[in-house]
Amino acid sequence: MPSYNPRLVEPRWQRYWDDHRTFATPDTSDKPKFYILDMFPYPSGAGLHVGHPEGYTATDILTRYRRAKGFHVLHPMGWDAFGLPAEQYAIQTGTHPRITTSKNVATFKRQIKSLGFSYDWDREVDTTDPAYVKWTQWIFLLLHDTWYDSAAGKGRPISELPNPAGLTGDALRRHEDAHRLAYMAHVPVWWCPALGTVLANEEVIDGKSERGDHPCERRPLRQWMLRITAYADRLESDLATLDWPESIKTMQREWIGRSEGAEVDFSLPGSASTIRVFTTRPDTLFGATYVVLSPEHALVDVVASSDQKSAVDQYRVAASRKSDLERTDLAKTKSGVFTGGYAINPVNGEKVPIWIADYVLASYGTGAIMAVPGHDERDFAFARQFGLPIRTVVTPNAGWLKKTGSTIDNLTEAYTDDGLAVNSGPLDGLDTPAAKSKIIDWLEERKLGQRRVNYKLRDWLFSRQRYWGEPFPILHELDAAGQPTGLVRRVEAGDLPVRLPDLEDFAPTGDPGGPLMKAADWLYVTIDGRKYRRETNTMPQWAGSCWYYLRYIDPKNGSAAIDPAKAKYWLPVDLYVGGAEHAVLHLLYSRFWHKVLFDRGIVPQAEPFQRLVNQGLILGEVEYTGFKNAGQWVTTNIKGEPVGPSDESVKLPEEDVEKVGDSFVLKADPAIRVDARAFKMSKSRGNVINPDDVINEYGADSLRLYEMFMGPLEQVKPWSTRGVEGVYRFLSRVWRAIIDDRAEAMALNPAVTDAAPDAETLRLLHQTIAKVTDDLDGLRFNTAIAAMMEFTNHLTKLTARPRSALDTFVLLLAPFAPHMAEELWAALGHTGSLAYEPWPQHDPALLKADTIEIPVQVNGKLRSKVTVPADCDEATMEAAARADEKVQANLAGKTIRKVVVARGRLVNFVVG
RNA sequence: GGCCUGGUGGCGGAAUGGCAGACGCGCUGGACUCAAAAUCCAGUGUCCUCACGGGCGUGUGGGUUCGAGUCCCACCCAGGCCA
Repeated sequence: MPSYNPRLVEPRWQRYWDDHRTFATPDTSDKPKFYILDMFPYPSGAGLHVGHPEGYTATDILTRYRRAKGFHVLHPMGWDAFGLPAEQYAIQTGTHPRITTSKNVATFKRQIKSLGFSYDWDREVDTTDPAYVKWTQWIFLLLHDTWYDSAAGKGRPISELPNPAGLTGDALRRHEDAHRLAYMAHVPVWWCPALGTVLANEEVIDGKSERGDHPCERRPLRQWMLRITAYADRLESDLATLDWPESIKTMQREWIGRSEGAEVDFSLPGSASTIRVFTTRPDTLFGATYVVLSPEHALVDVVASSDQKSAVDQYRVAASRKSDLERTDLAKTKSGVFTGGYAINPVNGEKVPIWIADYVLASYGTGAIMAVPGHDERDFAFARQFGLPIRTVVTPNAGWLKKTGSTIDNLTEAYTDDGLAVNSGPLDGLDTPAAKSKIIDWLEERKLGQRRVNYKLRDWLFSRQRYWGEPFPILHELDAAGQPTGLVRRVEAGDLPVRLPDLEDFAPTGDPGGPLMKAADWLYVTIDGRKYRRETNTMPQWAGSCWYYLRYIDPKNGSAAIDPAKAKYWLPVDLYVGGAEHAVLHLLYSRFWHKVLFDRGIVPQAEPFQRLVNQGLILGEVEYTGFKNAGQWVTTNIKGEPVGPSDESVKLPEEDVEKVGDSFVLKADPAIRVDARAFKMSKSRGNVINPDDVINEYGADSLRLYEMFMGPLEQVKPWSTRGVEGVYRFLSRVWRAIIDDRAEAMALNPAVTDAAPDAETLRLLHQTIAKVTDDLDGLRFNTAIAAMMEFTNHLTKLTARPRSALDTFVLLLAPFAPHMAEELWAALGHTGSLAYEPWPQHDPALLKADTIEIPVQVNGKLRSKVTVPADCDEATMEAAARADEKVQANLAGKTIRKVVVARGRLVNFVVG
């Protein structure tokens, strides 16, 4: 075989690895374990995207590297195969989602295999496989069987739930149901008529569905909820133990939204009820000039006076139509209505008006706030708009007063920073933390309030009204009339999985029960003479992905989700690589389930993913765009937007533009500035790169190498087909350095010799080993590849290429370009795969050169370079520098004030 | 508005506070070829200079330091997240 031909080499080795089960991972080993996990893909109909192989290549390289370093590595792959697109396709075509899904999985698997990743395919999981669904349902039942013991700070079996009132029968069952981590609730949720389903808050953006962009509305419906809020504090505090990017930790912290403050009770004159508010600034209580209830607050009807009733009711209807985002968006003007009622401020007995306003959300805190317009921006805006009093109770600093043109008695905007308390009775003169602490103690003594930690995190809306998801293993009890009693029965573990019924018609019913309502034969069950109706909601796509990393450890276990002994051996995941788009939801949900499993003794540690790395997005090729109006070119501004009207955008070939200053212009008319940028790949833009095409043309090794060479893994970077050609040329050079590309049959290049390498080659080889090893440990794939390129450039210059150096080099290259490496390894006379050959080690003694060239500066400017022995002392370096002609010329006639010598690095003369 | 990332040649990017631009792409010139492709060799930040050499250069403006792409302060721009 003469020249480099990946189309021959790659399938051959892929077959070899399959046939020899090279990457099968036994359950145990004497070696230290290492678990490297990819975020498994949703197998869409569009097939693999070049973004997928980015993370997958990085983890494959590390997997192969760790194996060579003597680790027992778990590296599996699977399919997150439930989800809306397959179901939408079913609605349109009648093709069962199972068929669509298995077809898509087959495509994804073929594509992933064609990249030569060293997954243990015996451990493949598919979230839609009944054998997997069984255990997803089992975990749901475990959540359902768990209550959170706040005192102990952990989840416990429902059988251990205290029953102080001695409840029995249905009353006890209702008591238990109210405490389970999985519970039902009537909650206002996003209902999307077009999709026929309820969506989670995070799946709705600006009132439209994230998938499909359909308008959504708020509706109260019965839903399954998961009590993730019980774990809020642990989900937050355990972040500190994780080796994750700070930015991701920050996002999770913000999502959890922990805030410390106090609950304070405002009494209602002439009523036994009190309004409980949550505030993070109890120190400003003396500045509370009104109280605001969310429109949904239960006490609105109690406090509203008869003459305000109709205005209040009207306002409530209007607010119910708005999303939380619309309600709280700062850019808009505030709205609200006076209820006619008053409340008593507990610290000073003052009577303050009660308003309702939609900027207060029922779901946050207590659904009621005390308004301190002097020190809260939203309250300030509201007070200004409705002419409510503004009182200063925290002294702003002088700088702020000057900047805003305020005085202490007349604020022009809210002062939200800390400061000394004023107009606050006993708090006067205290700084903010001290004032907070003192007033909370005061409130607690009088039972008017208490310290309270509040979270922004809400319980997790866990049900969907769709077909293609896991059925809930839950039966609703029916009474004699066939009506639900509100009590449920759990499907016995032995009867799992509850399988999806086969449906002909997948169309949404518009009924909040979902499409499963149509499965008449499936719907009703009779047990012990009692009739039940199955739960017709299904679980969201997150369910299967919450625990897949556990199933890989024990994928075939028919009697447990995971064998605890195996969990103990493999957990936690040592490295988890995936896109930052899962920074919050998937990772938070997964951590939550894991903690419940931990509390219930299923897994041995509290956190699943020890180290997390996010790969950056790959954008399309850079595009140059010019704009025309009525046939005439229009220039763009610095942001790349056309200045003035334009009716046409024109995609320009690269050769028509050039760079002038900071921007690109038309070569033909440099006065016309054009837009130059790379866009996110999308079907509509037509800039999607298909990995199959790249593999066909350049081979999988080139695709792998290019994606790693583009730049740092975490960074966003634009695709460049020319860049792929570049790494393909590099691989071809490696090939020709070792293989005789003119021979008819496979033969080594005549330059390959059994002689020992010369000193320089040996030094470069060991430098390369050291650099590649260090870069792999630091996930710096791009610079590791650059180092191998440098070594190759040296190799090709040699007329005698020592076989021993080639052997070592091929092992270094193997994790990156495994197919070529195997082929070269065989050509160099080895038998079998190199997958488990030990990783090369560098000899530090060989790294050093005899002499080094060091820069000589005068006043910090480079003036010359001198060559000195590598290990010489400072005095020798200085002497060598002084002896240099150019240095002497630069020093002539000047006084040397100081000489800085950094040993082995540089000499700097400071002259005056 | 807040937080996080980033800003270095024509492009992707490299640089423990110590020779800015490794490596790759592109481009220019040369070799090979009837020719082209492929390949190989040389050059390639910018300005001044025939040259030797020198000036200027890491988004902007300050600062620390013998020395700053790197550290500190302020600002501008882009992307992401939150509001």
